[in-house]
Amino acid sequence: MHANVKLNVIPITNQGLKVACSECNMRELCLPFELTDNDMGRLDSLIGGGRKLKRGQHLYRAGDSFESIFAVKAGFFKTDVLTEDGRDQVTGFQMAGEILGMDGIGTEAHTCNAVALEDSEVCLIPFAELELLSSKIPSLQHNLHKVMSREIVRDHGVMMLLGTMRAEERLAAFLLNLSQRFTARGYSPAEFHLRMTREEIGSYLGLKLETVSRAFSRFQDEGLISVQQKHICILDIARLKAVLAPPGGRIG
Amino acid sequence: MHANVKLNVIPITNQGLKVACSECNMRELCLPFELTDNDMGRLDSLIGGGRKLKRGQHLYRAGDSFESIFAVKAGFFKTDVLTEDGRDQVTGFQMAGEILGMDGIGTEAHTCNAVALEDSEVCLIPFAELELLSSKIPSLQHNLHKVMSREIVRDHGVMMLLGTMRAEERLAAFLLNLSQRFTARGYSPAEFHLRMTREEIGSYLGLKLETVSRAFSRFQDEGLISVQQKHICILDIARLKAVLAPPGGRIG
DNA sequence: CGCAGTTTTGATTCATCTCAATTTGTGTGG
DNA sequence: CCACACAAATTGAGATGAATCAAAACTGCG
Repeated sequence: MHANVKLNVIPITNQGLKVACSECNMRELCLPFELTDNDMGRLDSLIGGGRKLKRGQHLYRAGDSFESIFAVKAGFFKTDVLTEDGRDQVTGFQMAGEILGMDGIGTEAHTCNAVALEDSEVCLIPFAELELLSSKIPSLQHNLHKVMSREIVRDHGVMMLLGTMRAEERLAAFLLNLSQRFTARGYSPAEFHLRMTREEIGSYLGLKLETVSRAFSRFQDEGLISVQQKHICILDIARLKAVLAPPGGRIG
Repeated sequence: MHANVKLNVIPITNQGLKVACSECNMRELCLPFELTDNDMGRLDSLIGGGRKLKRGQHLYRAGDSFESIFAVKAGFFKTDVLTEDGRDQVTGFQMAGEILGMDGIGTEAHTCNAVALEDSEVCLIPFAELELLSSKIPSLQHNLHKVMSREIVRDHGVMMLLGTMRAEERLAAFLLNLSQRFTARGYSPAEFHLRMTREEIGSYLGLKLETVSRAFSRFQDEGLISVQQKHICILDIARLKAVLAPPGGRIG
């Protein structure tokens, strides 16, 4: 079970490629953040291999029994909540290094759906085993708490967005957030591909898809960005930020 | 420091009343849920006494360094996030048995403000010590994770509310949520006092205070509730629920 | 008892939704 | 490789729900 600790080779499992945390270029953004090599090896040993998903495939669905959390190794996901009466709210978009599935801990069952928006790969982290190991590795325990806490803080940011911002402010905040996360992963801050539809953006931002489309067009007309379907270029990041915090304050 | 473990008397600290978890009638809703008497005693021994707050007093402010989480022993709180440009979003209302402060774990500093909406009392739970103890008590560790996970799920519910619901639906959801939480604490499901202003409700629900007031009036006119300033009576809970999930679906 | 803060209510404006038509893009199979 | 069908995105016109502005009524605190 511990044979692959510190190995530099990448063993193949029946689920897919197994990549050790120590070999993963997302480790600084993920659960193993600042772990010693030895502790990282212990974490590796419980990670149950990877799992590959095709675009459109569900990683889990609301109601599925909760066993594991997932770290996105590559690709792009959305999570959404459905209600009986047909409401659908996208609660987040997740990219490499981000953790999925923590909504399931409290009830032993997932409460939302997670869907791959492009061909993707995740690490499967059995939660009971993670709790056991984190009780032995204080820094791992603390990292887990930090990840969960940051998710709470992120959610507060979304509430702020949904509760107080107008359509163009929401979209600007959304684009700036994506830009910042792509930057943290070594991609261009200014140029990227959206993996989600206008409707999914709209659901996340509490807007209709037409409103999202119009806001994109307005930004383009004003020279803030260029939009070509899903391809986005941020042309004037300063003015895009100013959409959020207009000079002189929001009232003045 | 550990002298009061398992004592049945209630020692006084300089901060306020110290009540053991085992003596607290909120224990079944709080961190000690399903802990053995012995483990509950160990949890007691790290809880740094209580703290009393007058109405309007801050429990913590955004930017305060993070040391502890807090369990509401009595009273009522709101949490809110402020942005530089003057936006203010109430992110939640907390009552007895609920945990405050978990937003601070990820950054070592609180990211929101917590304010007492009436004279209140909290238990102070030093987080570093809680992590240490929870690494020794698996059920405590799991309870902590459950509490954080439920907070994430609650936040998703608020996103759903803000992203997909109309004003009256939001207010109905809000009242039903309060009703359910009061019920869980042994209070009347139908009759209660709001501790927050219309403006705070509005901020939480992403509405202006006038809109909240109008929705209250409409509900009253239709015989769903009776409103007398902050005093609420739910007269027809079934029809109030129907505001959220109209018979025949939202579209039909 | 009076004043400040809170709440209610009304009239009007405005942002976003809705409905509808068109264009563009994508993937599939001949 | 092209054509077709389907999905996604854009754009316009009009409807609507909530915001805004404004004034009055109520409450409770000092």
